[in-house]
Amino acid sequence: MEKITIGKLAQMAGVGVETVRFYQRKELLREPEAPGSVRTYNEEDAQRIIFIKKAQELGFSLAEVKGLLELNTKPRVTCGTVKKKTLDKIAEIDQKIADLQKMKVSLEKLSGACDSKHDNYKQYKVQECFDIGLNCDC
Amino acid sequence: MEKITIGKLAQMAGVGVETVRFYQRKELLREPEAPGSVRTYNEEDAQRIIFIKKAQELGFSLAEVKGLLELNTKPRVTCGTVKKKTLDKIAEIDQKIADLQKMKVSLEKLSGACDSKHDNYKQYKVQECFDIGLNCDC
DNA sequence: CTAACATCCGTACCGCGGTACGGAGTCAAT
DNA sequence: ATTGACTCCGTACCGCGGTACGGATGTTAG
Repeated sequence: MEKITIGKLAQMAGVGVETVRFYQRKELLREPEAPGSVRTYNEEDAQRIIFIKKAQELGFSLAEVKGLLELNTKPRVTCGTVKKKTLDKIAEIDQKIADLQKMKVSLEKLSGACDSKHDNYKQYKVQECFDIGLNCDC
Repeated sequence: MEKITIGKLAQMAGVGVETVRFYQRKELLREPEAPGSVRTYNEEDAQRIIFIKKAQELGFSLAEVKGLLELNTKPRVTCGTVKKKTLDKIAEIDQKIADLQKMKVSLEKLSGACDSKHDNYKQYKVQECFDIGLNCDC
């Protein structure tokens, strides 16, 4: 079990050393205490960074990621509050999944249009998947 | 059928006028020609902006959104090429959906832990949903 | 012990995605 | 024909999420 320094940690998580330090400044990641010395990390720190990167790719800002990570770790917050916030986040995620599925259906239509012999795929509008009644106020 | 000016367009799409102009500079949105006068837009333009905003929320950069919108609209690109790129994008979307589902499962576990009488929900790590064999190289 | 290399820490800078501003032109209503 | 609201266009600036730099200190291999 070798010591995990910041360089090793960054490598494990697939980010740069400067990014690790940046996340610490933003309080997204703990700073292991090691006064006047080199700090050592653990696998959970790496896992946390990986979570941050994944969540970012899914459209969450760092502030939102922080909220996700702190859902149940802030002191003096009741179980009920945690549960409510968690259910809200789940609803957000469901919305993202639904939107991604709409995009997917749209792209599948385009893919299908490519198969047809009519060469009409140039007319297809990928964007139309979010066609939400624009007529309502114009 | 009233004329849609840039202000009306922005309102329809839920963005600011400056954002519309910014998207035009980035060639994400056409600039309707109207030499020495005020330009008029249509509902497809609004739809396009809405697509851009949605795709952004789903973790796509403006460059990626541009790629999505241009999948089948560039001249001199064969049907086969379009199809291949489209299938690649569908795979990307599937990956995002899978990751979101992992996050969702993790949050559902946290929600469940809140229900138990043991008050052990404080120990739960939301981040563990992406626990991908870190042991492999350390 | 010392050379080589990593960490620590502060500060400066960068690209992305807008946002603000200001002066000139356009347009519709009075 | 003037007023007021909107558009056009260029340029400057902003917050976010890093990235780069550089000098001091710590660590380790020979």
